Amino acid sequence: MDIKNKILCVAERVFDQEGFNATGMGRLIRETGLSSRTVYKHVGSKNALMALVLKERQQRFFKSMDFSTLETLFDALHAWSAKDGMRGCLYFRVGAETSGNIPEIHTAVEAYHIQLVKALTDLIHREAGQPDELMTEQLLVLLEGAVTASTYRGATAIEAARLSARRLLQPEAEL
Amino acid sequence: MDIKNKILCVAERVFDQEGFNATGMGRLIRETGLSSRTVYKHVGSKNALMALVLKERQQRFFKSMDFSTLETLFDALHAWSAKDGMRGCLYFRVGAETSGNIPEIHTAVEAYHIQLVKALTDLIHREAGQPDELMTEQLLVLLEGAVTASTYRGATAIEAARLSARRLLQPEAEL
DNA sequence: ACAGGTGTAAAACGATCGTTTTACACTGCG
DNA sequence: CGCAGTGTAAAACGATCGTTTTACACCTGT
Repeated sequence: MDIKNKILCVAERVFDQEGFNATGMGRLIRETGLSSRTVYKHVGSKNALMALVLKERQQRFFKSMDFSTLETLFDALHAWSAKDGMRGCLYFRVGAETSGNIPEIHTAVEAYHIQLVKALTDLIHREAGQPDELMTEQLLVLLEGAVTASTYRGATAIEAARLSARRLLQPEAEL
Repeated sequence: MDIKNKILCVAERVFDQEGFNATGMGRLIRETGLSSRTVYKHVGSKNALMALVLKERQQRFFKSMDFSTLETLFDALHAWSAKDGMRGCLYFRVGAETSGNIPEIHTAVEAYHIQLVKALTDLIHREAGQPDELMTEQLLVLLEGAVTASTYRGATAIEAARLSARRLLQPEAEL
């Protein structure tokens, strides 16, 4: 079980840093220090490995994010980005690189999106006192924007998103 | 000159639909109907072709976007997304796929970002009556978020971003 | 008519891809 | 002891990658 985890760990790091298609299995084999035979015995194939990485990361991500309130959410996002580096959403990236052609990967990306939308829906429900689809969508846009923009604007983008998100909960002042 | 444009046109479409690394030169050669020799004579190399696509697209993008006001901007973004399809920002994607390792591509991505930030800075200056870095950053986040989120939420994400952007210009109502 | 440029068709280049195979060593368990 | 399982090391698989080359056909202008 430790071997599989080592493969997943190295693969996630290299996939994230270099891109999925740009990363050959040879690189992962070299960097894990394992033989190709062992790697393939444990993860099956590159596509399966990619899907495994996405699934494992999803669990870790949602364990790390604190969806209690808007503030805790942006705190957690800030911390995650600082530790993980800011290279944009891995799920969007793998989706773009594979364009939905690999079923196991497409499924993993979809699962992540579903859980994300659900977490935000619940958060908004809690903070606004009632469900609000528009507000949820706006928060989703702010999160995706913060993650994407932070790749070239830095953590500033996350704080800008946080400020915008605060406004979401304030009632509209009509003229 | 027409040949080069045909190559650029096909390349942009396939790169966008399938991803950069997932697209081989063979596919582009087949789909342009040209010989490999002609293709390489006109564009030099795959990396050079990618950079050319990005540069040409940048001109077309900023010609198509109307940065006059927030509303015209989101109208234009909506129209662009409807016509082009919603697969996320090509500049972010190429940056992630190449991780900044190819100078000509990294330069093209940077140039796009610079022009984008400048356009938004000017727009905010105009609409708010004075420069506002925070507001610019917030609008940038909304745009990036709209483009990214629309890949799996559809045009709804763009309209949600539009509504958030409107609020940016409204003065804060303090308690 | 001939030279130069521009195109095609197709083979070939070495490199690298994902994956499988062969051969061998070590371990723990019956 | 012996056998099954799990690991390494390294070669080999066919496919495909980006790119170059060879050979040939077609214009165009002096």
